Amino acid sequence: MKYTYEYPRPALTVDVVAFSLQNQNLCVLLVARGEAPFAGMWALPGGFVNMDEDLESAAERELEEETGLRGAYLEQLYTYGAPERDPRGRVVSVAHFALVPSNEPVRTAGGSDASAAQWHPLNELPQLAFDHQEIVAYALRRLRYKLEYTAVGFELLPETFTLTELQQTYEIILGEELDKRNFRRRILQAGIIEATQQKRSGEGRPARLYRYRDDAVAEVKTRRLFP
Amino acid sequence: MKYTYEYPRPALTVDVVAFSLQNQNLCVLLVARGEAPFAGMWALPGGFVNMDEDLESAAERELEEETGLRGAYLEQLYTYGAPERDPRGRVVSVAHFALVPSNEPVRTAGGSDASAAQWHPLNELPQLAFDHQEIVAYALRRLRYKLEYTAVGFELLPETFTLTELQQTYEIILGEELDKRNFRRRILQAGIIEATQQKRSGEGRPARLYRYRDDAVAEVKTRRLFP
DNA sequence: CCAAAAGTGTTTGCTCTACACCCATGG
DNA sequence: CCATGGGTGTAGAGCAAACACTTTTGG
Repeated sequence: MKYTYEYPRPALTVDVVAFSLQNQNLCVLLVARGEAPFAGMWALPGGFVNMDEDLESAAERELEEETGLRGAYLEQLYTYGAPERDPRGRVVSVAHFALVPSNEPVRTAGGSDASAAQWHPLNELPQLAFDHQEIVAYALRRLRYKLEYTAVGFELLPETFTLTELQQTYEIILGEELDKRNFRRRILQAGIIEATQQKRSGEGRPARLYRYRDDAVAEVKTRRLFP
Repeated sequence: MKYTYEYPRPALTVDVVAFSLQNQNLCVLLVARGEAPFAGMWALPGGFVNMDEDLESAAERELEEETGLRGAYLEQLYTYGAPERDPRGRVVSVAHFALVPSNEPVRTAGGSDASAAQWHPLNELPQLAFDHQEIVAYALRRLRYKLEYTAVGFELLPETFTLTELQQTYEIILGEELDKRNFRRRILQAGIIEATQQKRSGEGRPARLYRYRDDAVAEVKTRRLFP
């Protein structure tokens, strides 16, 4: 490894794929691009990494600057570095994915950096700038995958929730229906949520509210089937 | 997103955690550092990304330059970007992990870039430069994890191998013994290897040689247990 | 013929799945 | 009292785990 100064450097950015449930739809947060290239198209929130900040902090900061969101669940996804992915020159982007509770308010009037942020249902996404389509597709695969063996689904719900709401969350993301009794039995057996004393009244019988136990182990040990 | 030129840029490197089995030990390939910082310590092979090359190509190239290895299985792992991880300044590194068949010869007399490459058993690793200890630990977790639900283990063996060799590979990496009959039944049922007509003679009864079927689906669909 | 490693089935227990009815509340 | 969603148990099938002896070769 030689000294760093001798080499030209790619620009380094972070992008964030933020998921949330809005009106029973799985949505991604997009911002409208104000400038070329891809002016007027939608893109993932993101921007340059500062010299003194962590990658995850950069992703957090960009998400907040462009959408007002704070404290969302955030995780590094993959780093995209194809030489031609940005027409302005070499830009390498560390993509993250974020999960936002559905009751979280998003500032859809833009902040300093972008014109406007908006939730877009996954099944009617517009064309996206750069390679962002590919990044979203990968983030979705990872979300589905993660949902099957970790407790990450709770990050999309408010602090307390009913079992039916939780089941609907899983159903929407996985795109298939689940059996109510099996769902409840297994999620309770896993010991990652606990009942509160409260109930929520609506139409019909009131439902008990549950809360995520943050002392729970997030990774559910998956049975090995290969060998 | 503004124009790229306005911002100072971190340096961008790739590092490679290359695993191989050597004398029944799971090993990592390390190079001895010639210069400060961390002169004389061991480090992961790696180096700067060129402006016109893919991240994965950069990892491949660095691995070849420093060790002579070509065509190994290679996959992006995680991007490390803590501001203080390199004392020379801000360096962000895209870590990869690689799997090298045990019969592959490594040029342990150094090439252009590094002084010497050597396999080091995982259970007696020396102190490593930078945050490379952490990177190796994460790569190992990922390798074990991947082994349980994908066919990636074959990448550590020569083109043909016996079932006993394959089982030993799994046992070494997972760090536990497996039942011979169950192992064979399952790996054959999975349909990812096929018998050849050859046998290998040694002490005792000759063993049939198998080969990886590259038309096989690499991901074994894991049964969901959550929910 | 002996040592060394290869190869081969069955039984038992557990976990997943499918499935239908009663309960509590609000209007 | 009726409509609405909440909550609960069981039987059958399929999969995983445990386990010991026979076969083939080389010396």
